[in-house]
Amino acid sequence: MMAKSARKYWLLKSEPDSYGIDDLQRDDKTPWDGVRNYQARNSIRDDMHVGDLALFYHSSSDPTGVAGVMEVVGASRFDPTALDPNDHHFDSKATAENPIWSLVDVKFIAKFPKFVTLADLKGDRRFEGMLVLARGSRLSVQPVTEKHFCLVCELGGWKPRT
DNA sequence: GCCAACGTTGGC
DNA sequence: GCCAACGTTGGC
Repeated sequence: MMAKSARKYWLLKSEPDSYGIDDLQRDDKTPWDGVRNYQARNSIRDDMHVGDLALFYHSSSDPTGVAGVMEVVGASRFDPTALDPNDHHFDSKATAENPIWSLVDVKFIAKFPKFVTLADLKGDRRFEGMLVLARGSRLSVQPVTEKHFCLVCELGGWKPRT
């Protein structure tokens, strides 16, 4: 009998000008495509599993911060946008045999009643050590501890079902 | 393997 | 729009 793997927690960045929490709420489910960084790709491909929860982080917006929560609902698979020459995320090095990049499908869970800004996180010592606060951190797919995940939800005025 | 040049990210 | 930080590329 395989031990059931523990749920993991993540933070996924997107620019709301291109795709934000409202878009996900409208679509209910979306492929999280376009990730073109190897470290982020490895997290998606190797460490994300159905049932994991992720904070939806709005980057390059005013203000930046966490807008809500989504759930991983599909196993990781190759990102087809890498093979599409008309797609903004086309990668000429990707082939059908080796598409290089991966994605997971995510589902809308909640939009926070209160948007949690980056400043909120910076101003709260309980978030010390969180990757998104590290200087120069650009990683668009980050692991988050359960403690930090729950605290962000709390600040957002939303309670995950247990 | 080093490292300069270049491109991108993302907060401000 | 600026620019610091970071990742990738390519010459050597």
